[in-house]
Amino acid sequence: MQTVDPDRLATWRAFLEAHRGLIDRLTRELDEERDLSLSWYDVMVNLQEQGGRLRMSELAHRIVLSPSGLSRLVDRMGEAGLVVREPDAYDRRGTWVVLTDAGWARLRDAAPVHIRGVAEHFAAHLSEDEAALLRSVLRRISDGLDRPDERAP
Amino acid sequence: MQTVDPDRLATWRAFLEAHRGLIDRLTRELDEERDLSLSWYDVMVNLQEQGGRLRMSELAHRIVLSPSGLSRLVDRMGEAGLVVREPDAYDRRGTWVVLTDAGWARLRDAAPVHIRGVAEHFAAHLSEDEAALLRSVLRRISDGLDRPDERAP
DNA sequence: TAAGATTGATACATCAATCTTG
DNA sequence: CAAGATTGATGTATCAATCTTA
Repeated sequence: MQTVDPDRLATWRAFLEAHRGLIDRLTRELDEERDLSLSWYDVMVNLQEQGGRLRMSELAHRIVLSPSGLSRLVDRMGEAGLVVREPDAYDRRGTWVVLTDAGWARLRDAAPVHIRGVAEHFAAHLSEDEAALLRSVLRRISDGLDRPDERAP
Repeated sequence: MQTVDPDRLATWRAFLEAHRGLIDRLTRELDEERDLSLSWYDVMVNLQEQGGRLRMSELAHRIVLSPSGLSRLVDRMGEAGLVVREPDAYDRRGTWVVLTDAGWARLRDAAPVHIRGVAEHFAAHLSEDEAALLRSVLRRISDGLDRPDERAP
């Protein structure tokens, strides 16, 4: 049977703890200071990066959410006036999610809080070399998950 | 306004992506091979480490779950026969969660799958030096979240 | 038939309110 | 009153089934 040596197990636990702590903190700061959830913020950032519009399926892929999960998320954000749905004129199975003016405004308002949080709670603790190494290790891990010899689906 | 330099932002995104990928994979393998969720596994591991019993409040703290969330989780695991509640004889406000024989058996059955996953998808990608550095960086981040000068609650 | 999206049933999380005991 | 735990209302995720269009 496989094992994990104690140092690497401790590293795994430190990874989980840091992630949990960071997400909790960023979530709380954004909620308290801008009354916005990290999921909503994430949707808006992804839309913004594509000029303000994305297909449902593409957006779901980017934020790593199930199609049904996104459908409901877009419902809620739509009720709040931050996005609207638009049918695709060429492939009528498809639907676009479009950031409204209110959505753009809300994103501009919230971004400084989130960016400050990432700077303060994450980036500030990394030297340039450490950031580079961390990035390389993390990418190796992500790439490994996609490789078929690593017990793929 | 604060900013995050592009390299550190890329590191932050790599961190989120790796975490998401790892959790998804470990969750799926445990579910498919042993029909068990990571939360249930986590509860049982924590109980095991304390000899099979913990107070509700202490367990909630360890797995980082709200008291109400744990109460319901223990309900569901109780229905499945993996744990039972026991009143505390000395402080009658308190309740113990106790791993049943079936719970121990279920944990023994599932552990190899989880350990294999951590070894294969995480630990295998880290040299000893990288593990040490990663651990130190991650702890620095977690510790930072607790320091009062870092925008604490 | 498959792709894109939504809906129904269900699982699981939180906060606020509540109950019991210290 | 405070601490430990549970319950009620609600938010948000998933899978399976379904609907429309390609």
